[in-house]
Amino acid sequence: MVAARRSRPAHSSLAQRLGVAIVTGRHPPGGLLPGEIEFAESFGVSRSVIREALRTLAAKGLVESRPKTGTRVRDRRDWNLLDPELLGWMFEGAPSLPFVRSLFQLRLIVEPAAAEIAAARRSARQLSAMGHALETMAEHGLASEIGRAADHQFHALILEATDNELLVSLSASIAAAVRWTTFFKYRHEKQPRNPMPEHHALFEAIANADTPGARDATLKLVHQAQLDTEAAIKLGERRSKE
Amino acid sequence: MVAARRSRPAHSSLAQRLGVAIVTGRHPPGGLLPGEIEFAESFGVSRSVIREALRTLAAKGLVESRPKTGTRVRDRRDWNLLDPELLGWMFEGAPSLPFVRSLFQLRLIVEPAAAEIAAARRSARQLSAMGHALETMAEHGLASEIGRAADHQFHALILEATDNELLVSLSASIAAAVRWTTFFKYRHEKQPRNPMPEHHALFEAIANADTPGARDATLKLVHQAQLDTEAAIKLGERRSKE
DNA sequence: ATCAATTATGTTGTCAGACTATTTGACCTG
DNA sequence: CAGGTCAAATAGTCTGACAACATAATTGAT
Repeated sequence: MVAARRSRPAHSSLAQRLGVAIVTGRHPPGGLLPGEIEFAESFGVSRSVIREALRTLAAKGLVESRPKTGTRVRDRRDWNLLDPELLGWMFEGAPSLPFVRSLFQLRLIVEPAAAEIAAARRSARQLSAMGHALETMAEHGLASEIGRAADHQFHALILEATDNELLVSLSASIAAAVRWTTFFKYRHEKQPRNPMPEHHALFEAIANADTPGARDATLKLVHQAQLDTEAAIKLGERRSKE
Repeated sequence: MVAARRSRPAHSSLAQRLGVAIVTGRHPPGGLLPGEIEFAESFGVSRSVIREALRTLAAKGLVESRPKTGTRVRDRRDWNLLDPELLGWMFEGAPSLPFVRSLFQLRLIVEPAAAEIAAARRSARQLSAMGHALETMAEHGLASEIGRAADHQFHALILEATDNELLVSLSASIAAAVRWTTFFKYRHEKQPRNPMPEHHALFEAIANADTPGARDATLKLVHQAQLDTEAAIKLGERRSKE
């Protein structure tokens, strides 16, 4: 028996397995999945479980089912790439460098603009919460779970201060991916650069309602994260070739 | 009567009904949904149908099911607002002005930046396709279905030219909402301003690889769309009060 | 009396099998 | 050759039962 995951419903873990299998390239787009009965038997589950898993995938744009035809993997451009779960599945495999570049390009577009808005609109309470998160982050460092949580908290607070729920939602999607890149960075490389100076600069700019400063600080911050992450990825690829 | 779609599966239309009911505020966040058996009977369907519909909603972050507790509507910040279907459901009701503002703020952040990238990277083939779409758009106008399709095509081509699949996915999500705002504009107002001059300016900038020009043209274009849309919304609200 | 362990209880989760509806493709028929 | 008809395959739906789980109530020990 395979160490039974901490009691996640079968349809949920199956959805994840199938989702990962699809985004990593097995079951290529346009391809047909096995029929439900056969598929269910191959996983040792009932048809209902398979069907509910497929509903989950269909909701994310990964597959499409029709009578007589079967269930087909949809074209990649129909996928809901900004779905947090889906984004997480992408990083279960080894994400391609182009994809990581796309991700950071999006961050470089969205986050500086968001910081600019946040600098103009943040409330006093939000500001103090940011300060607190920053202290926690400085104290524990990004190598610890607590430090990373504080980092996310800090960035989440900035997005929240924009008072734009679509920006918040977008950031939540990206956060899942960023979490992975951070983990990846610290896994393949000894201590990277200290990120605190940039964070403090960003915080200062937001505190002073300095919108160009906030944009600039975020730009630098994300750009540095990109450099570190890409270096780590290339290092990882080189190692895995041996 | 809206000409009953050609027999969508019951679980699919139910998911839409429930999704709309949730995003429009019935079934408030934190609230508990009826039990599956009771719920199924109230809709005259079997439990499997309800369950599959709920899996669809759960995949979009709208609800969360646990044994004994029941199925609960998740907090609004957990919703996957960038999901195209979900965005469509938001516009089934009357979207609030703040939400529309959030949408345009996001557009004002993403689309100018995307146009800038597209101006630098577009291929000759993509450029000619844009030109063709623009001609079709000019010929038919935004009041016709063909014209609107050409408009979307034009903007989709720009996003595609960025060669960033996350940007493309984001645009696909936004497009559903934009489609509604366009429809709304032309429903409540006689012919608004002619949007072609801005479109041509944008096209010219992309053709000349003029990145600042492309950014600027897009900025103006989206901004004008925002003004027109908000005017139409306010007009609609005033009318509905009578 | 307080807290921990234990036992109820209600809800989602899973299973099995049968039947229906829809779509596609082949096969007739004109 | 065109058109309609028929057959087959698959997802879609239904039913009813039982299992697993999380919460609440209850009991027991200290």
